[in-house]
Amino acid sequence: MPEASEPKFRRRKADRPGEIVQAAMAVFAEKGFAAARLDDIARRAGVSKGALYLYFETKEDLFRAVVHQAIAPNLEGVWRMIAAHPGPFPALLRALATRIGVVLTTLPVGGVVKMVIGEAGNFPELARVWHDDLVAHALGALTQAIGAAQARGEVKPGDPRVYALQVIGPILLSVIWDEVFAPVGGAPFDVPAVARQHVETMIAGLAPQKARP
Amino acid sequence: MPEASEPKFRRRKADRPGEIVQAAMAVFAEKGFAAARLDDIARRAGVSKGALYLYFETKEDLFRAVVHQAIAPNLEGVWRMIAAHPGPFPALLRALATRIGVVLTTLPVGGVVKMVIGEAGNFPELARVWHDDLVAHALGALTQAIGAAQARGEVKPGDPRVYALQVIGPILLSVIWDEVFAPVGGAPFDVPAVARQHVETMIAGLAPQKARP
Amino acid sequence: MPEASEPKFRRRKADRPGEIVQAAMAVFAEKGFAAARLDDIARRAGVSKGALYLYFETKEDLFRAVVHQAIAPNLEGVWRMIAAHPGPFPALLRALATRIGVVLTTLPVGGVVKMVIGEAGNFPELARVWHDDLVAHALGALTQAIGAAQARGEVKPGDPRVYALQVIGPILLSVIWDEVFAPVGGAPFDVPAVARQHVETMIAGLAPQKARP
Amino acid sequence: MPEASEPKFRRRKADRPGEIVQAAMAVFAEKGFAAARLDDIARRAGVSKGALYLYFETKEDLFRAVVHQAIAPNLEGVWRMIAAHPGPFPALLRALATRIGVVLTTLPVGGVVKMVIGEAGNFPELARVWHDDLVAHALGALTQAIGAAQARGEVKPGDPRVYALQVIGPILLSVIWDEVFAPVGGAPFDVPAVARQHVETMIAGLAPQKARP
DNA sequence: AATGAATGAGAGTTCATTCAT
DNA sequence: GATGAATGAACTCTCATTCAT
Repeated sequence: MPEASEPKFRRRKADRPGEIVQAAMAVFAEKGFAAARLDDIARRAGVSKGALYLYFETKEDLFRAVVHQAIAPNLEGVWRMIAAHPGPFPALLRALATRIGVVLTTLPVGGVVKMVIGEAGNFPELARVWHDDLVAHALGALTQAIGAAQARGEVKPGDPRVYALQVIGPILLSVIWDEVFAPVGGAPFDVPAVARQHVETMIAGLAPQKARP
Repeated sequence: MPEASEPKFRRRKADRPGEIVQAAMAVFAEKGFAAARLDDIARRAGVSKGALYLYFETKEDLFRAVVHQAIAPNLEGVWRMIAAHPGPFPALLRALATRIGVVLTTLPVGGVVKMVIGEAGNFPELARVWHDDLVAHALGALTQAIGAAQARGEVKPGDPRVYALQVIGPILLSVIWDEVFAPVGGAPFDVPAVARQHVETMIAGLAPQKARP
Repeated sequence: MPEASEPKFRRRKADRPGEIVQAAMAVFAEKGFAAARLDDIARRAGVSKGALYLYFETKEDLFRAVVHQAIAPNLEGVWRMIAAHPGPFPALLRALATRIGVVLTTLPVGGVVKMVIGEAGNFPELARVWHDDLVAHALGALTQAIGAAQARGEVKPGDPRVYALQVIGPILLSVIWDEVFAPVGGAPFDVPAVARQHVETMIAGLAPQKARP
Repeated sequence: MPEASEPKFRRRKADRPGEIVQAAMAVFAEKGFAAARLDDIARRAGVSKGALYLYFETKEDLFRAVVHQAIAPNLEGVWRMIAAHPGPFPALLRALATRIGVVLTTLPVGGVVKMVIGEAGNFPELARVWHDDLVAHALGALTQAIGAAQARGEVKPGDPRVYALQVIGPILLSVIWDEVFAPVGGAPFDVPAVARQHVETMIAGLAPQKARP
């Protein structure tokens, strides 16, 4: 599409790599790494298969780019919020529940989780990226927040890292459930509702023991 | 194995199909369905590739056999225990935590979970088997137990199916974590410890509100 | 089945090889050489696959045996009849038409023809057997009979070998048609009726020209 | 082809699918459907095995293309000529004999016939294509022409469809003979000569009975 | 003599990657 | 830069043949 009237120094296509990464995320999320076909990604990005190799050396390289460019930024917001949250512990958890609802509309979280879990074994390199760049940070931030709340006496004793896992687990599981079983007839979960109910349960469960006369 | 000259054919009276299913479970758990190569399964089972087809029609058929013969029996025990448990709710949860520790030593649960999640989208047929034959039953049993406890006033109001998910989520997530991130340097979780702490948290969190003067 | 009471010097099974050859003919006729599976032949013969190798070295060897033992004897009768026929030419052709009807009930002629034609290119060795041992003889006998009839003034001039081919062609083609196209909805031919009509046509067509004033 | 260094990829502007179909026809004609290896077809077409799948979905699809693109057009001419022929019946048959001679130089008829006959049983789908798209038409056209000739009193009574078969049978058989037995030492037939002699025989044999005083 | 479980070479098919254009 | 036709290695599955029993 040679647009004659355009000045020469302007790019014809603003962000080819970015478009490819978006398309790739969608396909990886849907099929997983191994089953994703570069043909599909190229078609969805509106480029030729060969064009992919102008920007990415291999399929794995493209996958890495998806993780770094399309997923990481969206998730970083979450744990930065956690780290920055000033207020009392229950408020943090409730804010977290809300925030997660937002992320769910931005990202195909289910697909992403599926692809992380499903392909971790076959591509340890990728699992490392996930862990080091994203997940460890997120869990660490929440762990620290819980530790701080314990120090303030807002949360009862116990391993804070495990508590962090307890907070996240059911929400993540409901996302996975919807992704895996809803398409084959499983009754789906309303993820935000799960998040809300779970957060309240955790707030109650983590409250320090009242002195019981 | 003091044999003179490595016989080309070894015929063991032992349960060939069973051995193949075990080998297949291991490889599927490690690689996922798509990435698992029949060659690997055969080698691990100590037979030739062709021999697999004496017992299983296709790769998918073999996968089904793994689910039905190697996995289902181990899990059925869990939800049968749940359904049969007579006692008060906290005791049930604590028993569940214990039981799960047992299953974890019997089955490569992490790998199994990985393969369910990772391949569900590409093989809906298999996801259906998982849901209908195993997971729905387990979740249903726990949901019912929680509902009953609510009726007895032992558990506070709320969606019992979501509560069931909340009980399971963190435990499952810790298993997944160990599977996915431990091999690449992530600090592992002690799954039974997670189960114990989480169960206590849930017992506290689900307890009916005390009358507050 | 060790029949204890039988005298030792009697064979338990009278004619294993013969039974195998019969089964093989049926399967080869149905599927052709390449598509015929030894498994099917063994099953139909009521023996194990391994047993085939006690009597025949290879699949090709078994095929050869089918040609020699099951097919050749049945066809020899035909051309021996031709050679021996004393009477006038029309009577010979009419007798031939009748005889062919008999062979059709004895042998899966369609299947046999199919397998000769279909596999000749891939197994020249077998084509040679067919030609040398069977077909050349049959065509030769008919050619000679026609030549003799020409000498007696009963048949008009022309290449007698071609005349022989003309006699056989339509009958064979009707057999082939029924084999190939009847199963997929083609209107079948009544082979004996074809033979009768064709023989009459040939008798008329081969009659010497009447003196035309 | 004086090329410097054998380029790995050759891109010819020429009609790749057409070349592949031609190569496939040759190999199918020589080996039959089942025994034809895609490797051979690819090699003969000068492409890689994978390239076949750029144009044809499966081996069977490729076979269909051979029938429709390479064979059908050549044969359609024949029966269209039959249907269009205006003149008296003997002239039609003589024209037919001539036309067949032409087709024989265009198409590997023998190989084609071999592959139809040999594989019909195993691939009914293909037999159906043959029957519906080609053979039934041809036989039908000839049948109709003969029926019309009977109505005009040029051909004696009798089943016209069988007469049509009688016309074709020997010619086809001579082709088959040359294909099957000539390579192993059988004396070949001169197909056009067979056609000429047979046509004359049929003209005489089908002539209405003269009033015999 | 007879079995049938087991083998292993080779088939059709798929797809990440390459390269002439 | 961009294309997409072409490659070739790897996969699942088949089956004639073998051999411990």
